[in-house]
Amino acid sequence: MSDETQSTGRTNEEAFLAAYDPRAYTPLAVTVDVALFTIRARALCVLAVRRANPPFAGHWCLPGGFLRPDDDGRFPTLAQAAAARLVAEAGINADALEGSDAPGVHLEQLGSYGDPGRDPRMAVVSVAYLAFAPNLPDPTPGAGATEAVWMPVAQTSEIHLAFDHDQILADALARTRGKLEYTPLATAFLPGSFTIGELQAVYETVWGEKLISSDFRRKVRHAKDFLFLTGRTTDRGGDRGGPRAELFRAGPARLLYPPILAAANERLVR
Amino acid sequence: MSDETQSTGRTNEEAFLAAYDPRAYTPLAVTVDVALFTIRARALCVLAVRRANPPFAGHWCLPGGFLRPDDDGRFPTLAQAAAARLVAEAGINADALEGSDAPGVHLEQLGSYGDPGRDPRMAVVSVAYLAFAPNLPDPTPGAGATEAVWMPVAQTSEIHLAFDHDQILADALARTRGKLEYTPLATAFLPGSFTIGELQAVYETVWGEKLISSDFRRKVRHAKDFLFLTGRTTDRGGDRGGPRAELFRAGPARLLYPPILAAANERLVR
DNA sequence: GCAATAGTGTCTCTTAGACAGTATGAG
DNA sequence: CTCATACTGTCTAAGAGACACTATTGC
Repeated sequence: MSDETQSTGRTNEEAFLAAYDPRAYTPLAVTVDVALFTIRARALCVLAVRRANPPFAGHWCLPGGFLRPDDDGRFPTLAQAAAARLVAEAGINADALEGSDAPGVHLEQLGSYGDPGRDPRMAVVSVAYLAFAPNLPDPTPGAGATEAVWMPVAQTSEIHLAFDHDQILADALARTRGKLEYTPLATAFLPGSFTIGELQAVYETVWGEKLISSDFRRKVRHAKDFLFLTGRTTDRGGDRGGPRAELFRAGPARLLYPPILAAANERLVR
Repeated sequence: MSDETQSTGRTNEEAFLAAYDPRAYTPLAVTVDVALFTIRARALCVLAVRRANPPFAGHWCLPGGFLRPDDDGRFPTLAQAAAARLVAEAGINADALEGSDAPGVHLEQLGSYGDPGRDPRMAVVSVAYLAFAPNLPDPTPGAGATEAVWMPVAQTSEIHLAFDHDQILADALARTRGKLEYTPLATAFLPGSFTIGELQAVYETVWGEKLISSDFRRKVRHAKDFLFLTGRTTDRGGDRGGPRAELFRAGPARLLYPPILAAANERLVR
């Protein structure tokens, strides 16, 4: 910000700010888009909405919207703008977003996309967020959307998303797959308490790879502060029998050590 | 982008775009800031510039500038805007930025910062980049800056940078420390060929931690596609004697396996 | 009873950490 | 000659992959 300062050169800060006219420069917009993943019927799904309006009317894209001030003229933070998309379209109650430790929704910034021409209207920089949530109800389209669905990611390769949202989705997927290795974020796909079998299903679904259950069990139980025993078990065995499984909850770890590595031959590129 | 579409509701895309007026909305600016690290005199340094103009005139900050169109009205990509800062203020020639494999400069996006009030002029979203370069000449202040220096990061804790650049710098440092573990980016701090001792010095400088040289050597040599032997050695031993060291160059690996882990008791939080 | 799931144990191979030891060569 | 540095080797403990085995329970 040293160079290119849009400055009149005055030395008095207050006088400078009073005289500053932001409208003198070429307009540029910022949007916030969200790739929200959940697991439904053992398939990794992403929240997709169908656009009601041009550009790309009728096309699918990730939920998002322009960053702009509320009625009082105040802008939200980027994370608040992303969270607002989740509340509006995924039926997530705002409470779950607050306590980052609660078994609610995980939300993190993915990156920004600003290639010229990515939006036909004008120069638009999009700040993309990545979110994980436990199984959620059917989504409701917000304003500007005609439809909202949980779209299996296996299916997204056949559908071209509007803008550069294919790229954002690909980056979000790569980040998600990588983060399961060395962070406890897999638990963000599960409710507050869960079994090791359910946790394994998350890893298998996201990685698209079968894991050996005894080894998986040993790894997650050895990872420091990853899983805490609740002392309770499930009420009944699985659909086709089996013992009742112990219930765990996520521990305070923010980084897994040792990590839960995917098979070396499919090493994930981040 | 489904919701909040700044749309007139027309169904014809061309008519919509022709009628679209971007100036009808509250102005918002985007800046691109860069945290460029290098190693000088065995100290990790970051490029800092002193602001010539308000706001924060006279304060240190990271190099950066507004994202805006060139004379032809075309916006650069975000990465191009970041690269332009490096060319202008760090004396990096543009060639080194092109070939990402060349022993030039590493440039990656760090994240975006958009808290309201972070810039007193108006709403500003900053897209921050992280860059590493081998030892560089003394920097030259670009337009809008009165001074440009390589500032040892140990010293930055005493200096408050303008805007929220303290936060950006802290995030950049954390990312850098973490990435040395599982990517070959340490080589970006070194010229095209280097010794294992020099590579170890990079790790020790960035992590602020002494490493056992025999173990370090084994780890980096076992990491697949990390280091290739050039077949040459240094011209002479160290300042105080010793054999001539083998020279290596960076291999094609983009992810290190196995990773070069820092001591477990200082496990790095990403 | 069958079959699927939960959970334990064990064997082998590889790697990490710690550090001893040898060779080189600038001052 | 001295001593920091380059490089090799060795010992031990721990973890990973593979898989055998027991226990539980819904249908």
